[in-house]
Amino acid sequence: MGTTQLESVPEPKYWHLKTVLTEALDSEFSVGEILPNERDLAARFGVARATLRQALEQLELEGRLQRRRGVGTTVAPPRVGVAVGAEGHTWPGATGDDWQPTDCTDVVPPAAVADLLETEQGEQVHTVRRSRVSQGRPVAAELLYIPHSSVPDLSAIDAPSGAARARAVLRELQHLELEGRDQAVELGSVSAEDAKELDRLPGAPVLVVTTRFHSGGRTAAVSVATYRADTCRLTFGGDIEIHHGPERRAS
Amino acid sequence: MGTTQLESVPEPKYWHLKTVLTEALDSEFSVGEILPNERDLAARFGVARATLRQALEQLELEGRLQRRRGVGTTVAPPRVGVAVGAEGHTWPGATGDDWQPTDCTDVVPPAAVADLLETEQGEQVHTVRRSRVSQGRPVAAELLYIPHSSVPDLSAIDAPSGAARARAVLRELQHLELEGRDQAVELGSVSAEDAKELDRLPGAPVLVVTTRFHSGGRTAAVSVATYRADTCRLTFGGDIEIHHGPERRAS
DNA sequence: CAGTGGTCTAGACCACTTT
DNA sequence: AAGTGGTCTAGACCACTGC
Repeated sequence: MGTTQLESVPEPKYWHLKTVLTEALDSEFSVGEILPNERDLAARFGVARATLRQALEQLELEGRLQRRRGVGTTVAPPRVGVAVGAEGHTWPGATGDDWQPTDCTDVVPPAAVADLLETEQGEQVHTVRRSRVSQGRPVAAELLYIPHSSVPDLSAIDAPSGAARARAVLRELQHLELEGRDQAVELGSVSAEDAKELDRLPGAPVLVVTTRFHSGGRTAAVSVATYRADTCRLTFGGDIEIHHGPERRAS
Repeated sequence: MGTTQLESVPEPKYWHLKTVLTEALDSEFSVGEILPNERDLAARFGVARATLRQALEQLELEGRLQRRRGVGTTVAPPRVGVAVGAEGHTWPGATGDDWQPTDCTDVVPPAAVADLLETEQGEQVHTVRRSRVSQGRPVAAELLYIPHSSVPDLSAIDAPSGAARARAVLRELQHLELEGRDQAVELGSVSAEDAKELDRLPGAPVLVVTTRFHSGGRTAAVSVATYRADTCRLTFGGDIEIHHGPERRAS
């Protein structure tokens, strides 16, 4: 029994590394600054590169770092607050929202969406693609599902697809009376498609916001919006300003 | 130019693996079923274990798998919807919420929280720890910050700490008039403390919900709640039921 | 072209749960 | 004790960005 148990539960190296790096970021680095490359950092801390990367990955997940292939690792700015639940009760495409429609096609929705829309299996619906830009950066990509029955007066002379048709569909939507809205937020990983639009590699973590729009006692539209989890903080019902890091507090 | 460019952008092995596994989960496995162990799976797909793990990690992130050390990898049930913004305008601790207070102490809050509370630097506030259980599983851990000025009539005869004092502080809170609430959601990784409570390893992804409670023109309390990102879908303003996987749709 | 982060390998050992 | 997932290593090559 002579042995002294200094650490009954030794913490993993990458966890300790993360702590050290966090403190260094708080005290010795400023936003936008470039860190030493991974091979140098690993050597400096005496660990394998894979171990260092495990720590960097977590810090990127927490929005503290930004890594870009071929460029390097930089200190990320504080997350942007993005209003998600506070725009009042308006349809997507109402004047003043900061979404930009890019395309419109007809597809058979995935089963999960068809359930929400209560459409028949195999029934086609309109899909409108939109992208959202905040402070000059792309923050979200959205896919809107709108049953044909929600926009019955869509003019035949409108373009069959593309941004022009997207605007036409959204314009028709405004004629309905919006009765309410449900929202849900969950974690996901970005699809190959959305990855390009969001300037991230496929698989990067995103916050998926599913919104159901109610009108006339049924679901008139469903929106699936994916927000960059590294750079965004979703705000509901107001604007909360949060900073992390002790140095940022006004004296 | 006789060469045929079949794949100008070859997709990573782990990404392809993830696709294959997703399809297998949808068609050949049912909830709770145990997958073969990682070494066997890696051998079966002809990849290194680390590569297989990269695919499993993503699937766990998306809530499709659950991995437990010493046990194995199982197919996860669909995420549970957890109401976050729909309980109406009530204080934490109001009768009927499914949070359970566990402890109460006085601390100097972190700078980010002190900013929200508009307390002086170094000023102590009450902290109430609570945990939330949904369908028999721990889903969230919360730390409530309540300035002394928000509960001025806290009786001196109440316990100085512990669950009893937590209940006393929350009871006093109900006397204030709640004027509004702000919320924000962002991605984080679970602290060592919360990890135990949520039955996850430190660093696991969580959804951090920061709520600010307004009363008398100021911020009367701040809640920082961390929800398990793998098992939770946060709902705002209603109940959306979402399923993934084609086989789950009712015929 | 050099330098960066991203992917992948084949091993080793550790912490944990179950038998 | 056996079997699982978690951590770690030392190396290799690839994809991308800039000069």
